[in-house]
Amino acid sequence: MFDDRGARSWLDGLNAQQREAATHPGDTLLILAGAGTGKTTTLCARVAWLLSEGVPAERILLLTFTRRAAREMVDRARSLAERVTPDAGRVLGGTFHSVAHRMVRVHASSLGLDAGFGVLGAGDAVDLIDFVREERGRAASHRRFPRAHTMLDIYSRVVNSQTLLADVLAESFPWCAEHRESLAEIFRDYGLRKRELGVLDLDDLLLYWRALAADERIGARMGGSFDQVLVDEYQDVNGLQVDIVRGLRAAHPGLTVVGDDFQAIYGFRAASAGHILRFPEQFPGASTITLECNYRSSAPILAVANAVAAQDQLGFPKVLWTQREGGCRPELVTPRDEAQQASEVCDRVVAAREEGMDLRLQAVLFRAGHDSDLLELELARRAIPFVKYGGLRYLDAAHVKDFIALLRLTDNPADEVSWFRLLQLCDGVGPVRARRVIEALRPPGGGPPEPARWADAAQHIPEGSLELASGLIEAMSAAGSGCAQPTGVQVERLCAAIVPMIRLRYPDGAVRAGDLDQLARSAANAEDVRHFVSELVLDPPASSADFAGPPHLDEDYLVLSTVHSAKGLEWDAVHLIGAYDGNFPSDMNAGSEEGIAEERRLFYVALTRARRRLHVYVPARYYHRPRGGDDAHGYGQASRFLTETVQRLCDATGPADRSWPAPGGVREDRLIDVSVDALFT
DNA sequence: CTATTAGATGTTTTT
DNA sequence: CATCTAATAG
Repeated sequence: MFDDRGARSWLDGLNAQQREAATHPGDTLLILAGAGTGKTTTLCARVAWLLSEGVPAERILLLTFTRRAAREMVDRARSLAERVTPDAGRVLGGTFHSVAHRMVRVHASSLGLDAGFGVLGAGDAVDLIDFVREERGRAASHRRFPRAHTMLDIYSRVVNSQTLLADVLAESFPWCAEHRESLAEIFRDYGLRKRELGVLDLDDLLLYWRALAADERIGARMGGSFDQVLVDEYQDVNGLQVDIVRGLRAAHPGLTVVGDDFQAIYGFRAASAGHILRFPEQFPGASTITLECNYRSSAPILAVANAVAAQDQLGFPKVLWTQREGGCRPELVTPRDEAQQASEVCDRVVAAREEGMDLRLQAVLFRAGHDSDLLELELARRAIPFVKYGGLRYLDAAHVKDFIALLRLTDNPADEVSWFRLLQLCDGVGPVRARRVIEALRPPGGGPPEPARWADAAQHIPEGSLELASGLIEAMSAAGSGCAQPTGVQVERLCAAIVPMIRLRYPDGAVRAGDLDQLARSAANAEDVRHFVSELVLDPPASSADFAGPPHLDEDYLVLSTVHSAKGLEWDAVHLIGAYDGNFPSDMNAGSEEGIAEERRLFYVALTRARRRLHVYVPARYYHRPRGGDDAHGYGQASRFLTETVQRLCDATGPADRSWPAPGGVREDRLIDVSVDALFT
């Protein structure tokens, strides 16, 4: 069928272990792949091998956990597989959530769902749950009542871990335990509301897919439609996802999972490394292959990573090694405070670039999104371009939510939550008037709002904003079901209708309007409006830069990222900032042994992203309120993961003692008064 | 009723 | 910084 050269070329460059894993003939395979050991390469090679063994492309399913990983893996697998078969594009793959979406759509009727159910993104779910709470009356708004975001976190935790609310509260949210009753009611209402609206949230997607997989008839058929299922990042699956995999494989062999228990960092989403550790028991007959040869990092960097990993006794024993010689030892920098930390990072980044290391080959990593606040200011000041991942999420921006509310309404006019949000865009309309309008939109006997009644309802809208509001409704009705226009045109029209309101509402309205234009343009090849929203929610742009137009996409930029978002990626130089105890490990997780262990794994993930240079920063003094007027600060201890053993493997750099300190590097605790007001009395 | 302001407050990580 | 509250002005 193919000549021998082409046929096995995907095995080129694999080492013995990788090759064994790629071509393992057994049905059930666990590949334990340490950081940087060529995990993705191996998995892709296995796909190619399976195809060459005659498995049809459309009978292979690739599952991952994050979008970034999914994209990379599916792309690589397909391009590699193209050497084997022209059908490679038919290999099915994506995140658990996106595949769940497809599966649930196919079987919607068996689940009592409308085939065109909508999908609620994280932000939408927060809005809905908040809406439900408001509806229950403000009585629940005692002080200390959890915020909408927190409520959703709790809910999600309950669903994903399949644990009783009371236990989840006691274990993970003790400060909310007193509100168990109210929360339970709100959560029940929330579920009811979702049914009424015909929407599923992200957790539901998994829940429904699991139900399908567990069903005797449907599950068997679904499992039977795949000869091979491959799961990446298996250390990050939770109980629901394990159930799905088991359901799919109940009657059909053909399962490969890849992962590294040392890199399990999604405990907060009810994931547990226990699943990968117990894989051999759960799937009897499974073979295990371990990859330990690291191709990414220099030996001194690996030594530090191994030393951190050795602090944890649990897990599969694994020590990374490399054949590469030389390389510099990691650097441990102890700046005076966070301001100096920022300038130290900039200094090193710039110096490395002058030595020829592009900015894109360097990254700054941190525990939490706001850890980079000061650094971002400093980078901007020095005109060093950067892109931040894991920071502000696109779908959280108010104007994007507004637009999505409009899109949802064109598809489903009964969606009260969207009405509520959209109406308040009008000048002079707050929560009260918005509710009145919604009531006026209902048919006499009660029921969901109907846009056809707008003429009546409009009297509740103040004169000044009536015109724009009516334009919006018009555009909405025109685009509604049965509209012959292509989706792209519909969405652009809706966008044009909402843009003037956005401009009026927000001080930086022009920027936001531009944002929406970009967004609307990306609807050009969407199937329909509903589809467009679902896709957007399941696969939103990672950073606003993805949309803000690639003005600097070709240019060189530094990457700023949370450690979570950095998983699976690598850079020549890595700067890990804020490595002081309380921040990393985070105080919030420092309470339990397992919490600390997870933070340690996260720390390990951060270290193992580096190829050639690794810099770890421990500011001696940090401010509790980064920009607060007060001087609340603490004196930081180095992260407990930087044990003496670890520190001995690093080169230490104290606070720089330059004759000319960096601008802003010197800061007194009091402000020097330069006011001239006294002159004008 | 809504808009505006001032002041307090917030426990991270992602699909 | 962003979001929420309370108090006040329009």
